[in-house]
Amino acid sequence: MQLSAQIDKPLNNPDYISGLNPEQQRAVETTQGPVLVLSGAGTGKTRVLTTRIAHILASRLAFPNEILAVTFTNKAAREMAERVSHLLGSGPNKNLHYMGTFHSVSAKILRKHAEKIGFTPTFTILDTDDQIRLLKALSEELHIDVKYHPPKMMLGIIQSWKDRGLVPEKVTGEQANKAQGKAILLYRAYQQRLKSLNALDFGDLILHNLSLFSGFPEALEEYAGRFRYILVDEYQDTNVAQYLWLRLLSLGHHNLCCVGDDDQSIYGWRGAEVGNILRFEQDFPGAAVIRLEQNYRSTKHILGAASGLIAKNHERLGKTLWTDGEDGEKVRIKSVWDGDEEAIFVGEEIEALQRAGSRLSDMAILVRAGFQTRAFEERFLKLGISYKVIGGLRFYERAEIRDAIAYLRVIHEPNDDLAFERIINTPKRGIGNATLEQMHTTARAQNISLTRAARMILDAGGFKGKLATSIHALLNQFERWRGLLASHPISEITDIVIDESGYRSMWQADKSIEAQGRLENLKELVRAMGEFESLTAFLEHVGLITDMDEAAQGDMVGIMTLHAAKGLEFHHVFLPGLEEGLFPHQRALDEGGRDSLEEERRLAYVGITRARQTLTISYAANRRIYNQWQSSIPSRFIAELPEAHVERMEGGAYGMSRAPDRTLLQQQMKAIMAGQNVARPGLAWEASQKPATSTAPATTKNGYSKGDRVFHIKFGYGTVLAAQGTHLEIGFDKTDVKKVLADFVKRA
DNA sequence: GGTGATGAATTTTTT
DNA sequence: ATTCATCACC
Repeated sequence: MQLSAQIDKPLNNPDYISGLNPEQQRAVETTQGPVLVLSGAGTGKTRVLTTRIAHILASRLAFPNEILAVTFTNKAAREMAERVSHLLGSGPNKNLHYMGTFHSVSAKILRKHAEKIGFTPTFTILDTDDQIRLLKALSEELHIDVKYHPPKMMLGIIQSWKDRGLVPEKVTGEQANKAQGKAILLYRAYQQRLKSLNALDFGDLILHNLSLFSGFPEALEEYAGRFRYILVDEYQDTNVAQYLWLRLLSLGHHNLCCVGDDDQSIYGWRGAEVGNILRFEQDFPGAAVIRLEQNYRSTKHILGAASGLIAKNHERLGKTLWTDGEDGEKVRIKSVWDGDEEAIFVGEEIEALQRAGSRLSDMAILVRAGFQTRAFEERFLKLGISYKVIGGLRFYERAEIRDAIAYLRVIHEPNDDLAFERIINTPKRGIGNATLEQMHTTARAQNISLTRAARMILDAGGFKGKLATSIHALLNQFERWRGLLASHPISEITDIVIDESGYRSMWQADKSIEAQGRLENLKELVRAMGEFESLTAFLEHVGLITDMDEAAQGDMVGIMTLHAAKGLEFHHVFLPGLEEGLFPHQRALDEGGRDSLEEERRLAYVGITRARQTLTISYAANRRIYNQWQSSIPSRFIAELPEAHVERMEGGAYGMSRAPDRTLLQQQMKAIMAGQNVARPGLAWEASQKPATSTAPATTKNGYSKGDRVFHIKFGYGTVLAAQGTHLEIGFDKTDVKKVLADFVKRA
């Protein structure tokens, strides 16, 4: 077949293998049996995976379509495909049919066998929004009070079951009592409804694969027999269902190679099971375990800081990263007054780096939570620094795009009630709740879709006057559009639909500021659809796309969450917001106990190890949350960084030591004004803080003692009541007793 | 059935 | 602060 055409390299010691270090070579050449590659940050994990695939192909151990290679993001899958092709010196290999994300590969398998599990191959994949709306509707039907049991929370419970491979029948015991037994009721109804909608959610993709394999052994045999080699990226992020799936598929040839790093497991909240990687040797007897510990990315100081931090975690497989590289600069730590000043500081640093010859695309700002990006965006707009927020609001999540897609979904799958309901009265057609309810009643009674119910009522004369005309027109339009599918490209059809449905005019008539942008987005959608051959292909793409995939184009600073940054690297990394309550996040502190604190620490580790040359950490004394000022103390993670690898920057909380007096004055005024608005100066974070310990970071000047009079920008004048290292307890004249850092007060 | 006003909740991370 | 949902009234 195509195999021979791909081999243009000598088989003995091909040059793509000789460039690897000994461990990497072993990971590539140990092709038979289970293999776990523990691959620390920056140790060439992707290189190993791609070379291994190339090696398998070049050695004629398997045909491309006999290799299953799964990742978590489309981007990782794409990169893998590109690098394999490059290694083999061939063009894009179209025969690696089973290289993709867990979701896309399992969707592909399900499309082929949909009928076996009660679906048709045109099934739609729901997004979170659809799921919530569906659960809300079901809650009402089942008389479950959404005030007590918010659909969002119920979805969380259901998803956690799916992540563990539990179909409704398997939810028993304690689990079945979750949310007073309401969750399991809802789960059953939800799965049933999904089937009648011919729809699946994310979790179902794997879950139904499991049902398929257990109910139809011949289906399992087909794939387990086909996949001679299975490769898994980011194994530490797999959940139980995915683990079971891999286990089944590897039954045939037992050649399962998982690459991962327990220290980078940051998706526990999504059902990822670190246990999968910790237990690999027991799960797959005779497994070879290979450690990749030579780091090719970061300087010694950065690596030292990262290693020191992660060493505080328990339950690790344990790796010792090392590098031949330069010492580099120490990790810099800066304290600032508030989020705005942090943005000013980072902006200046970026401009300085730029002057020194660095490109913006070599820099990144990694934040813990999405809201932190705003301050940077505002500042960068002012300074004219081009930036790109990665993974922010996604294109396909915008209302106008979802509406347009809903039209397409109804055309594609008339049973898609969720899509139908979304657009039946958008634009306004005079079809309100009462009419919709009427359709629902009929649909439920006859066990048919809303579209068919609407047609049925219409034919029976159940709608009157204007209402009848408008429903009749809409249903006929759908028929017409459906008829165009065979003859017209989908981008053209979309254009027609947006036009004829009146959806475009709706926004044209809207004179609000964002309407123009929405029209632009619709145009963009039509343009983007040009790339897809069929509506099915496009809808599948939309269902499984993630915008992590779009990398920054051109010379821009990337601003992104730490989760979005995994797998990336930058010369210069900024890690702002290292404060207790934000990072580690309060929720993790409150809810998850030690495990989730350790996950936060791993997240910090991921952040630090993204940096190649410089890393700059900052923390603010005050931050505005829900429009309320909260004072905060530095993250415990800062104290956990080995002193030998860090350097504290000049100018503490008052910062801007170079700034003219006027600026300082303005800052103080701004802060005081803000302080006046504080109704109940927030203690939410402070209340949960542990008393200061000896691990408190060193600071520039302290040496305050009891009885000293001090001035604090926000809280005004006060008296020191107690001093523990750098942490002061101050009785403020205007408010009450607070704990603050010595950095943040001046002698009065 | 549509519209505007009032009140509540929101911000951790995403395939 | 902003967005979302619900409710009363047109």
